[in-house]
Amino acid sequence: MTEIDRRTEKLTAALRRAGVRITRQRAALLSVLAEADDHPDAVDLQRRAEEKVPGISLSTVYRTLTELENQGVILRHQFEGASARYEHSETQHHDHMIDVETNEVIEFSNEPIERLQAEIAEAMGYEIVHHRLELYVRKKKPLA
Amino acid sequence: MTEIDRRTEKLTAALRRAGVRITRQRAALLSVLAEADDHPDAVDLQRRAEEKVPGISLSTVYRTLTELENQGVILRHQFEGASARYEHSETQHHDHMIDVETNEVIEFSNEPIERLQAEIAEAMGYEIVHHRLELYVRKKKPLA
DNA sequence: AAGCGACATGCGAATGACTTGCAACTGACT
DNA sequence: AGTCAGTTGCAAGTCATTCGCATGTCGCTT
Repeated sequence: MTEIDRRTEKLTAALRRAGVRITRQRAALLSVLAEADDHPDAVDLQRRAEEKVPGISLSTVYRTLTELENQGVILRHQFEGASARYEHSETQHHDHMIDVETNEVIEFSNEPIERLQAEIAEAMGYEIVHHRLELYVRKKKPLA
Repeated sequence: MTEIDRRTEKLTAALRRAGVRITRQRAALLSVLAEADDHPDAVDLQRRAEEKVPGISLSTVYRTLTELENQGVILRHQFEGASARYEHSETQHHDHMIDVETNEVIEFSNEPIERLQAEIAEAMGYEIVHHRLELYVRKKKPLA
């Protein structure tokens, strides 16, 4: 509970920093984002926000998400063949595994891979701005 | 030259295998794909194909690309904030670095990373269907 | 507490990248 | 050469997301 409040605070602060007003609809969206521990898309977020406060348009959801992303407090992921999904950036950096059968998103992180990526870029005279590593997977059938 | 012809053959064979006809427009598109050593998008491909044979619609380009992708002879990449780009799958498996300033695509491959990915999936009870690793990079400024 | 100006909202229209319906063609097998 | 299912181009349709604009409202001022 208090953890979620803290996240909501952080998101709110980010919007204030961006110099925008905290309206009824934005407040609702922020708390929805703070509570989410999955990877909802814009429509999911709208639906959840409307449960708190009726009347939030998709336009507003998108506009606010864009602002939050610019402020770096949420992350937007564009997985294959699906609309963008969002998550607050409170978590540590991680990559994603997507179960191609259920669409479930599983997070993971691996330090050696991160290091190798940096080395590869470095060796070619580049620095990484950001990267994207997605494993599209399927649950292994248990051996009969 | 002969290398490109061989690739064209392979693409043509894939279409035949799919049970479709090799029309004038498809033949043009196939040779364009075989020649390309970059990562053109659908519009680039249409433009290049029209230089060989006038009159190829974008619909046909898309339809044929879809078929080729289904047959596994070309790869489709959806990089951030851009339309899909294609390449023939004659090359060895590789991942991509995208220069965020020039949009240039640089290929690379790294065996240790591949191995680590497989291990991660394995450890969580999954098998990888396919994966995507993209490094969005910027050229390092030479030290003054 | 009413006034105000700037920023926000919601709606519908616009966008961009594809995809699809359909009537007019055309490969390729007979 | 004949046939006809597979193709093509064009226009219209999708889908996710963005934008224009008239109306609404936040939050500071008097």
